[in-house]
Amino acid sequence: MAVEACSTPSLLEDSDEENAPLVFKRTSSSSKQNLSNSDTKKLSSQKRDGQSSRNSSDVCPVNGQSSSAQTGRVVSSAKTPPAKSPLSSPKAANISAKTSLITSPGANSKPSSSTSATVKQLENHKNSPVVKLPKPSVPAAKPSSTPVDSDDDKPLMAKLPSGSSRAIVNHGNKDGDGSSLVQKPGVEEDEDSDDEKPLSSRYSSKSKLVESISKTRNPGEKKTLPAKVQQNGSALRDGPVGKSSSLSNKRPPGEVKSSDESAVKKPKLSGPTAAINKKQAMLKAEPKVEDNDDDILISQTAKKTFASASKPKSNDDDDDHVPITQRMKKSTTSVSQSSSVKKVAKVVSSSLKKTNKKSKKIIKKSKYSKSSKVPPGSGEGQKWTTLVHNGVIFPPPYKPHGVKMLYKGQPVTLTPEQEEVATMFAVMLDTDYMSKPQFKENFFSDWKKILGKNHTIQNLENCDFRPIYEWHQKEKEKKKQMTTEEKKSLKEEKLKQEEKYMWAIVDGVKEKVGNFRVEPPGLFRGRGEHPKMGKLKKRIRPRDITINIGKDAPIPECPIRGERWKEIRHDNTVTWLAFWNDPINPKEFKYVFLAASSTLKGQSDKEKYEKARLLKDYIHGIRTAYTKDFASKDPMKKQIAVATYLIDKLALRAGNEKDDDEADTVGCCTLKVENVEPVPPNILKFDFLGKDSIRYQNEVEVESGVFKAIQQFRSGKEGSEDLFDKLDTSKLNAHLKELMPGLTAKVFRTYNASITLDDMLSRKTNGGDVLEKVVVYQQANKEVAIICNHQRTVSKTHSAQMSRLNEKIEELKGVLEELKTDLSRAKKGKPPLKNADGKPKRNLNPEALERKIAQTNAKIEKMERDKETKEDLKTVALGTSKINYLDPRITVAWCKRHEVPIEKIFNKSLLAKFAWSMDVDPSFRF
DNA sequence: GCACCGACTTGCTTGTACGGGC
DNA sequence: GCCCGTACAAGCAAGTCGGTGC
Repeated sequence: MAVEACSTPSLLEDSDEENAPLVFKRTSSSSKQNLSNSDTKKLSSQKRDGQSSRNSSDVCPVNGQSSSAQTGRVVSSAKTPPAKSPLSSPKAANISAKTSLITSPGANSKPSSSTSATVKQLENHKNSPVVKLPKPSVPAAKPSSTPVDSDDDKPLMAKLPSGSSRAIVNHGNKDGDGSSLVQKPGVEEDEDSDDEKPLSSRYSSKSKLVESISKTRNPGEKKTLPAKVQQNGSALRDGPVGKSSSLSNKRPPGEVKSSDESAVKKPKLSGPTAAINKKQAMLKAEPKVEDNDDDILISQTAKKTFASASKPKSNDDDDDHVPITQRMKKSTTSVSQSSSVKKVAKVVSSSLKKTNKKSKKIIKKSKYSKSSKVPPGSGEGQKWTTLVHNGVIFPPPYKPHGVKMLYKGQPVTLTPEQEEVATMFAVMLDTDYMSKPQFKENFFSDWKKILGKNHTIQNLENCDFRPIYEWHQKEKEKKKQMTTEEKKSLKEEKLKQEEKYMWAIVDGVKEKVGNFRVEPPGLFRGRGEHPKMGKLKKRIRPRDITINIGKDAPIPECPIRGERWKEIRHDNTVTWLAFWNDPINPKEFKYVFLAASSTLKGQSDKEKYEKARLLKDYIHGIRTAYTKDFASKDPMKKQIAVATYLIDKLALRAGNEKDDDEADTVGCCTLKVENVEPVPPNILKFDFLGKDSIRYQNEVEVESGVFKAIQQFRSGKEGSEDLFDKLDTSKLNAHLKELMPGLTAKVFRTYNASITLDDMLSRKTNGGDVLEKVVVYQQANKEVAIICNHQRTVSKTHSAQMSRLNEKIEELKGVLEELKTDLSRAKKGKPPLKNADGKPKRNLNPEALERKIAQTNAKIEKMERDKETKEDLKTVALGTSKINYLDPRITVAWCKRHEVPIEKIFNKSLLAKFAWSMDVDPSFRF
């Protein structure tokens, strides 16, 4: 049923609900109501308008809700907990989704632009290069949930056989000393053979990390790990702040404006329709039928369009692409697997039941619940119908401490404003930024503006900030020394203050807000050699902030007396609740969004993974197409082909152009000649700074066509010139969209990460207890992290930890020697020698001593393994891929199949973020 | 076709809570 | 109870990419 009304303006008093964000999620049943992503796509064209008409009549009108609607009660829905029984739900979801579609009011009432655009897109699609591909990428109606390992379903990187050339030899090395070892190529393969190899094997054989991990079971082999390197020689520039935003021409603060009137946000004529067109196009181009919970109805048009371009591929064909051994394995395991699936689902669901129970309990208490309205974002670019929130919370005003810094050895009195900025600098005395001249220069330049022209302080060199630094250290220590009770009460107090800002009510559903705290003033900590590092991030005030809220929702009270918001908007085509201009780069914005666990974010996440999954059906054709174009006479085509190859194979980012006032980093399209060195016969050495100035260092054997092309792209150019001079991200993405609707460069990263996880989990999970299975998962996770070059800095205590481990191992080895001596004496009937203190030891019999020796040996082995793992992982960040690239349904389904409690893999935050994936069928494969 | 804007996702670092070992 | 290590969450910087206007 529809939500009768939206929540009260003074929302969110239920303190007992605060710590249980999960219960507010749209869960199994509501996600069914929301439709699985593919359902959503499938239904999009029919649904959208029907939904909007429903919105306008039955529920709260779009942008026109009555006040009563917003102040009324939120009706409980049949929302079920996230971790609902997995076996029954998916089908039910489809049924309910389809049913709701059928019953929802009708046909597209606004066909003209969107339909024609769709048709156009499909026509384009028809004419796209894919059509001409000799090889099909689209299996005829292959059920994706079937665990059949078609090779095209695997990441290209993983396709290289052990010892073949496609190795990632080395990743970023933060220490800069990572010696690159080239994996010796095996026999060079043609592109087809490449396509037909198990993808993940490429990495597993190459990745040192994975090698080393597997070595934990084969001690003795050597491995190293990638590390980050701090480098970069970008010009130090403090470029002019960008053009003032058009926002500067906005109406005065506090003025209320509807989205239509917004001066900044132009009426999004193209937005909504484009969104629909995109979805419709995707829908129509959907080349396959799936039989899992994410069933997709195939548009016959699209099938024809795409299939005509592709050689029909039967299921047998798929199997032909699978090594015989794997096929045999498949057939022998399928029976046991299917029987185990039921059992597993039961077990896992019981592990999930805990969460369910809790959720249900809270749901019962909650007055907020899921509505049965159409999902947000399913309207014409519309993301929500009603939105209520309390705005943002500001950091407390600065409290002067009065500690005097020294200038030329003399104490200096500063005004509170001057002192505040001095303190920002002083507290950073023990950071690496102090060794960066750019940081200090920028800081001083901004501080000087506050000090004034004629201030005593004229240069930074004569400043001594240590008194303030020491004061700060003492404050930190005091805080540390507080009793648990004191800490607890402070925390509670803070929570009390922040409580009302923590939640928003979106379409009647209580959702967590992500970053409701306004960023405090400070010094900009740009990464790498950022030209603006050290600049002052001024304090943000209400007059800087634009609030976005439902038309009939009460406008949040400005928390600072006497001030008012810059602007109030009612734009339901966006998801942000507030924004302000970035003080460092005023043409950019800082947004306040809902939390990752919110329905809106979850839905968008799901769409992302569905798009990546769709790529699986196109990847063969795309690879065939770009391989063909390595030799194209059209330079642009050739560059696109090579760039796509690198993005696909090395999971490189697209690489947008950057301004001079940003750190000098690159991605694929912005690679410079000096970043790629060809080493005959066909090795490419990559060395560049990528996102966040993380170094990407790698040596890869590439196909000869790529190698020759790169040589050609480099010829006659300086090191600092663009490798791909005919290319930028928009051209590349425009081309990719011709190959698959909605395809962009970043989809390859998601695809390759997820397919690698799926493939590795399926290949490497061979029984064992839960702990062993978790290790398999972590290995797969690590492999993906390496593919994506996710790094972290070595912890400050790493070497101390390693030394400690070494000491313990040595100690245990000493114990072992003693035990051996005792054993030998015991066997001769002699008593043990005295211990180190000269005291006599217990006289044990030989059997007991042998047991002790075995135990000690096991301890030593475990510590050695821990040591190796710690060393291996010191620069690898595992979290990023889990949060952003790995389709959670792979994980959830694997957990269900293998009786692994999901909590072993996902922490509380991830469980909340991925609530939408919890009812996936155990047979789900990416 | 390009520069710019706007909205979002991705990704590393940091601070802190928590739990185990001594 | 303290110390240490780990895991987690928060914070915010830095990407991607679609859209718009000229």
